[in-house]
Amino acid sequence: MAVPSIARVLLDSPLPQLDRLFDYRIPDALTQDAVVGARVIVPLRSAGRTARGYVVELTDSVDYDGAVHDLEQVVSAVPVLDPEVWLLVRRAADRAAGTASDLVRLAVPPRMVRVEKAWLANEAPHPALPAAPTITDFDAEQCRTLLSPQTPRGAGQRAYLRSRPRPVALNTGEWVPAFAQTLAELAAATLAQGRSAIISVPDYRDVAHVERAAQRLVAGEQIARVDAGQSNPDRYRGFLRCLERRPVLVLGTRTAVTAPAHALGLIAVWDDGDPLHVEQHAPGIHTRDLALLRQEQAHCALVFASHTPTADVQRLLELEWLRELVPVTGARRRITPTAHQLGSEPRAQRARIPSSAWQTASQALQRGPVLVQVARPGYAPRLACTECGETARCRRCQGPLAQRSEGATPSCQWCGALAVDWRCGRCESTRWRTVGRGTVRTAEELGRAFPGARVIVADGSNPVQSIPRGRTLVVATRGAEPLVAGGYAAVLLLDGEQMLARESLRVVEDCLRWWLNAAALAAPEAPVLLVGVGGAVATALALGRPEQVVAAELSDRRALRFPPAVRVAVLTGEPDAVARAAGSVTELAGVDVLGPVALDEQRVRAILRFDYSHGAAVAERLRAELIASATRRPRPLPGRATRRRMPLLRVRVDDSEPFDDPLASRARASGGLPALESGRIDA
DNA sequence: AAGTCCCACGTC
DNA sequence: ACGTGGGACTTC
Repeated sequence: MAVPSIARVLLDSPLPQLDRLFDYRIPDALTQDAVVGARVIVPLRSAGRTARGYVVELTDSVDYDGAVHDLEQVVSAVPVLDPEVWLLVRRAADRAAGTASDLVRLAVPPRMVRVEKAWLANEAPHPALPAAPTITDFDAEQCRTLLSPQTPRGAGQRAYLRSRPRPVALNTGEWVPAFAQTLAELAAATLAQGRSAIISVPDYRDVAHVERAAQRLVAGEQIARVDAGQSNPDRYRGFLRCLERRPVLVLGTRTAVTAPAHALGLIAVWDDGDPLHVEQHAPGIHTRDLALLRQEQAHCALVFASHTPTADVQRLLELEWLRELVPVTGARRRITPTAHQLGSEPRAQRARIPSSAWQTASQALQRGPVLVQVARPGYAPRLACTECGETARCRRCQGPLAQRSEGATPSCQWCGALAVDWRCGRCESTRWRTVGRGTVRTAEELGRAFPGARVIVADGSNPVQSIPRGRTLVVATRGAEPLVAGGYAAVLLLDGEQMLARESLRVVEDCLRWWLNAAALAAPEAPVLLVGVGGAVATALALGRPEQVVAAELSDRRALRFPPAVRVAVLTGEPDAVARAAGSVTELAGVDVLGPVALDEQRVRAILRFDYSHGAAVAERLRAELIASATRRPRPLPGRATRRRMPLLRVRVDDSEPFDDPLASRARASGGLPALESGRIDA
């Protein structure tokens, strides 16, 4: 094949029935530019209509009976859809019964013409590769095995890395969490071998930490940042930098794992339990799964790092798909469970902090700042009827009411309406009381209890970057705790009971993450107290062995056939379509169906559970059903006004939302939750 | 998605 | 016999 005459093109369309390759003849004028990966415009179906797409393959033979049309235009000869990335998105889409173009849209940023022209014109200097750094906290031999291209496929190439739970000082004098230093060192060691590294973290604060640590090891020009906070031109610039045929450190949030890094040597994912690692757009793929798929095809090193494994990682450890790497020293941090005060100490009662914790806090304040973690932001996060104890709800939308400040009129957390003449929905009483304390109220109380100490509130709506020296108490919601140089002198974890009471499949994992991530901000010998939590969880934390809890969780989920012991697919939509789709897979062994149950007047939901070994077969059948339901004309509704076209069938693979709090998921479905509740800070 | 084809049903 | 309006079907 001297000059390939046919381009096989992936169309940029979300329609499942168009999710395959289309053949187009390459006109002579376009042979130069029509390279694999190029953006193209092609005619589709009838004269004049065109679609955008990407050249995925060049060939000479046509695998199609009908008339083959010509490529209309090559938008740009820059090969933006890298073959390795194409393979990754194709496999990921197949696994999730999704459309490849949905994933391509996330992996390939929109074209910015000026940025692209500047990039094509610019001959960037090639800085020397970095020297291989020593990996500070881990065994040198294990790290060498992990990163060596000579390591036999699989063995020792994939690791779960337990991060040291403490902040560390860089030689620049800046402080970062230990994980940031470790991942930056592993990445620099990979670049030193002439290979690229990808580091994917949940949010921009983590990006900033890793970047700080990486900048002292790797030339800035060798770092490409990829995160949602970037402008489109910046994003495209970073993306084009990845396309260059020389090693790069890709650092970013979840999309980093699909970057077209040249000669990939390492993929590292920090804190895979953080919900921000789940893609918001269809088909809702988890960074962890993309990383696992990509590792398999690139045969590179793979690292999941956190303070304790998720159930998913625990499963991979038990399968010996991952090998555990533990820091040489200081791997464990003990968390001291502290019972609620039963006695009659009025101040402690009011502030829900036992006297031993008060003492710990006041002593620690002499040495440095103290961190107090609470469950909720604001003043009074929940109100209840004084008579019957029922949670106070909005008369309009049934959302929970909260009080913003002392003496304020309660307002709805969902729709924001002021509840001026509230009346209990159950007993008609008009008297309510506050339940629980948010950051603001906790801060007020602590300010009174520790005169002379400065009290700072850090939560989703009030992010805090740095805190002043001196006697400082930081009251923060989980995930919003600021890092402090040298670490906190003490950490108090409040509201643990309340956090554990949330009805969600992953409560225990989430709580461990919240507590351990906060504990990791403490100075090495500083006390960390967990108030009001007992039982096996508290015992394991006291021993510094949270992974025991995770192992128990996983074995429970095996017994119950819950994820990640099995995989799930959530089918929602029109009853016939859901029934048909469910029926198409139930004949497979090892597949069972929960439901369907009614969601509203028009839609039902069914949950399919299946073993990992049946994943491919289930996804294939579900995809066939999606195509069938998309091709079928939507039934004309008898009612007039409802002109809303909703898909007959929606499939979400590995989505555990239906196992979570029914109230929260109902609110999410109706778009009722305020913006405050999205994002990392679990408000 | 959005044309095109096709058949059913309506009218003269 | 001729028009037209809504489905079904297809996309290289």
